[in-house]
Amino acid sequence: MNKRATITDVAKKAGVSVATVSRYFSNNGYPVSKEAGLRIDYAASTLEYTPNIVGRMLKTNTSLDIGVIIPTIMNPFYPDVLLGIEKTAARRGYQILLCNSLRNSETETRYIDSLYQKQVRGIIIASTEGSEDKFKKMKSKGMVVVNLEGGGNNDCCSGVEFNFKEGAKLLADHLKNFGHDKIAFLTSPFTKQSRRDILIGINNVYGEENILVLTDDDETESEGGIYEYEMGRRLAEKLLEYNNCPKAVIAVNDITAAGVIKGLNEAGYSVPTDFSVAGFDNIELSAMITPALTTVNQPGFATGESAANILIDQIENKENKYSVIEPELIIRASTMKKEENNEF
Amino acid sequence: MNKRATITDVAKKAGVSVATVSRYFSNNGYPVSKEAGLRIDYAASTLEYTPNIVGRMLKTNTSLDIGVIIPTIMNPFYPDVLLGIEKTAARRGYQILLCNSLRNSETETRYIDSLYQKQVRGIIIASTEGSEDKFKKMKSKGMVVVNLEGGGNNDCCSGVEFNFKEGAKLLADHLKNFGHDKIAFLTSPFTKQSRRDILIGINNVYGEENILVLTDDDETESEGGIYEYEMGRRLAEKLLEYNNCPKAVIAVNDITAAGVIKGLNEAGYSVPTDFSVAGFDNIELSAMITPALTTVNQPGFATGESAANILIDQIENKENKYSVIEPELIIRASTMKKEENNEF
DNA sequence: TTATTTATAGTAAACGTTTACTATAACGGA
DNA sequence: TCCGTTATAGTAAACGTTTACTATAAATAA
Repeated sequence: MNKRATITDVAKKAGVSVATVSRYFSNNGYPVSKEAGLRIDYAASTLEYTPNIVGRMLKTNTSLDIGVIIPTIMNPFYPDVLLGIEKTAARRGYQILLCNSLRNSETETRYIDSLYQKQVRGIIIASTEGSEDKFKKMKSKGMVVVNLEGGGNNDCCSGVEFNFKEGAKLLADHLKNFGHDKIAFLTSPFTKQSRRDILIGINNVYGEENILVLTDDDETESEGGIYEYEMGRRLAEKLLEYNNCPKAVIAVNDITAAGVIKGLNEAGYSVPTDFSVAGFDNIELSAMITPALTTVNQPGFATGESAANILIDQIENKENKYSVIEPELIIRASTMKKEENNEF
Repeated sequence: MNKRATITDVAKKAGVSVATVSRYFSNNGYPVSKEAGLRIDYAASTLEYTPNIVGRMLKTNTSLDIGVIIPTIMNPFYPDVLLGIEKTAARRGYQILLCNSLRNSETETRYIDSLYQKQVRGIIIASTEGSEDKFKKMKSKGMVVVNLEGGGNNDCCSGVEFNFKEGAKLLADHLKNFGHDKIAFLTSPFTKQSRRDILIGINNVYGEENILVLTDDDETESEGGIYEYEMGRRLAEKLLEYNNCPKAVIAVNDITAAGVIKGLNEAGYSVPTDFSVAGFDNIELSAMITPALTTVNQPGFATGESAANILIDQIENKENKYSVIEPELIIRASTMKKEENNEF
């Protein structure tokens, strides 16, 4: 393993100056003669030369990496987002540095600092709540930040936001049209705006008096995975403790909904015959369980694309933008018309 | 947003030389007096100085990034792996550049080249088959590569490999002990060593004459997600076309197994009463479907940890290693003793 | 014709670090 | 006492690029 060839080596071999070689490879419009180009090409390929991006970065004060900070890639919503980000980043010449904050504020800060030191120009972040100060600080240091969980309401950064209220409204309307006059909302605690928004959306259709809200007590909030599934089971048990409980339930997300169905089944009830249950997110799981889940599609890929485009636009010419992603109702098999004779 | 402070600014403000500041921040053992340290600290914090990693990289020819190339993060096995990699990378001071190759060889090559230009010292890769040449080339250029899909059998790189044969054997033994004397293996085409290994493992227990192997014709091989689920459904239909078909089935992975169960259900059969079906991987989904899947645990997180440690060890002192991850049988509800009276 | 632009190329100074040298003072051991 | 060590610090030359200048010839415009 011999040393890498540098621009100087190529210049020597091709019999031109380093400036010419540099111009040739960073095709920035400065003209290089056909003749010189050929010689450089030949020299470069025999030397296996390829530009050292670090040298370029130092000189030009640019970076082709963008940071992506998410709570955890285990949350099945994020792989989609990440793929969306990566696809558009790649198209525009960027690559992503992935950071899982695990919703731990210190970890998040450590990652932000590290990215800053690495001269990253922009970050896409799905942050813990109340990080506006951090965002402001980053901005004051010249970084551009795109907030994956909104940001339109504060002036600290651009963002892409999913319209949870409208999504919840779609679901609520659907259930109401099916004859369900009361509804239950089963959720983890209201520590995130998205959850509050879903409740608002349901409220808009049902009115507070017709909603039974059940939250999980377990304070160890853990994101994604089996935890939320178990929470769904627990919440289903809780629901059944109410006599004459609502026969329609909206769960805060698909995994929780899967748990709810499981809990209901275990208690001897069947979905959708006895209970209609709907989820939120439309992760792949939702089509794989029985019955397949009625849910709201939250398009992760599009979210990622949008975020990456906003970010890179700003890195490249400082135009600010904000985008909101609209929901779509996905009707599958877990919801059905309320039959009076199914009352128990 | 004013310009970032550099080491020179700090040196001036603290009244010391840049060398001293450099020594202070890259605590490499070179002594700096208490007195100077204090002055530097003060200067640095008022100037909000933080070392520019790019400058350091250029001078020291190091990188604190490692590349991770996987087929797609949508495959639910990889989030685990990624988290394992990231955790140990972070602990050892590294960060990861994520690349989804989508099992496209050109994309893969493009990513490798890009990482090389960014002076990344090592790559963890779950590659398309037959990339040994690529690996060798990378190695000859001084990169270290850890193959997530083995690599012990070829001399091109270190790797971490999952013991698929043993996993399949565990599953086969389990089913055999339950009285199933014939078995079906439902899989995507044998284009990956892991699939061939699973078959070998089953063979070791059942012998070829007692195995019915069904592969999917659909040539559009797509990884993870709903595709494999649908494949499972198709394969279940196919299985039912055989009269007196095996009542025990091993699917190539959990998602496929979920599809198989669905297909069987749709045809009016029940799992595990009529058919025992087992999966492979132990992704979270496997505990969330009904019946919960009997499967083989393939510990993604540990795989990631191991890969990252091997990689960084090699980056830092060139010691070569190879590690194999052992399977564990997870018995849940989708398999049961074969009851003769359940014959149909 | 002359003046102006365009195409092309080289020189050398950055960009923000690290580190090999060199230097000095203080200290400990003989 | 002298000498070898150790602690501490500064100077300046890299690391691999890009680019502002400067320069020249050729092409075009007037």
